[in-house]
Amino acid sequence: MGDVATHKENLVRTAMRLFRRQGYASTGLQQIVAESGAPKGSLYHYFPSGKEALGEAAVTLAGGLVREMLEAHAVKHADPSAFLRAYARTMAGWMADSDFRSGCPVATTLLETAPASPTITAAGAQAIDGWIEVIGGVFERAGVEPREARTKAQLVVAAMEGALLLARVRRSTRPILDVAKLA
Amino acid sequence: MGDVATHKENLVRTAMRLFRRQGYASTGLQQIVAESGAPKGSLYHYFPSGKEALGEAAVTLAGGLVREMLEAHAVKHADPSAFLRAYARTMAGWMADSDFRSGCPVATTLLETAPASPTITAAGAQAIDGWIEVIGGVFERAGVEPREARTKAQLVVAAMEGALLLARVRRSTRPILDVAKLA
DNA sequence: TCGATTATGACGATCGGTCTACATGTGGCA
DNA sequence: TGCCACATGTAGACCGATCGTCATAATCGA
Repeated sequence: MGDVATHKENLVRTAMRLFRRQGYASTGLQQIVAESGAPKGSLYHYFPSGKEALGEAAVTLAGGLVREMLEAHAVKHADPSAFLRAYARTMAGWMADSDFRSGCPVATTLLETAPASPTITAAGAQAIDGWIEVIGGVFERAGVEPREARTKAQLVVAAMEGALLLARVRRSTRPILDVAKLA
Repeated sequence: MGDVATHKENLVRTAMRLFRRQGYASTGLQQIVAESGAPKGSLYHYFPSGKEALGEAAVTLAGGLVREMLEAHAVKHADPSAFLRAYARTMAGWMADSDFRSGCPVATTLLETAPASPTITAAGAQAIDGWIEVIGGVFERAGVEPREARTKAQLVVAAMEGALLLARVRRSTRPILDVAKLA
């Protein structure tokens, strides 16, 4: 038998990477299986509901990675302005590293599946809520009222998602870095 | 012979509508042809380069429609804050009318094709630049310095695009309406 | 050793975008 | 006017890829 954890994990990681670059619908299961190195037939063993389950897992994984990044910046920067700058710099770095070809894996997949796929939509909503929670926490600790902190955090997330699109189209990190001016 | 203008136009309008709801890759040419009422074989007559040309035309059409809407609001509202509220209300109305299933047709298509398809990417960049020009103009006429006006306008566009995604996931117009707070 | 569970490669029905071969209508020439 | 060459418009068939299922093989527990 193959190594379950490795095969399953490779499948999800590869799916996340490809969805991010090519989109959800444009990425074939065949390509995911091939690039992950997992055996072809095993995909439906680990993910009985097929592509949708894979998409859900990829969104959840990506959401967690972004959240961890946000939390790391949050403990380092108490000042919202400094926090946003660090956040923006990180995202800009990811974008430049991919040569402006890979956006946010959560947004890319969600735009294509929400609300048609309830499970992916739910996974995406949970991921985004997590980000808003972390960002809102930074604002709150800086003295912003809880309700307004949450609204501002939501605005930051929206602006960042949009900025990632603009950055890809323009091949420039400028839109991403400008999000930091929201503080 | 069929009515060229009508068939070609119907093709593009239908493509725009379907790309917006289902995404670019998920929408088949067959469905576009069927729902547009145009004859099946005529698609490659009007669009020799196939789906990509159709996507480019759809993006350009959608970009123009949004720009017209923005210009209509711009002549009515000199105050940036009032302008943004009107803009946000219109977008929120579109989103609610579609039962939270259709986002921005430009963003949806662009996220899936940029920068893989140069022609669609270019069409999208031009559309977005047009919006920024109009929004920036409102800020400028309110006394904001040209450079900063453009940056702010870009931020508004990014925030709106992101808000459209959040609205779909949450089934709520709140994220869209909150964009007006950027003034 | 044997049964049960896990894992897998091959297969098939369907649909994808694209192209080629054929109607249809139009204008020039005798 | 009668006929033909041409551009325009159209339908169907093409090949490849799609996702999902199946019968079979490998491994584990008793």
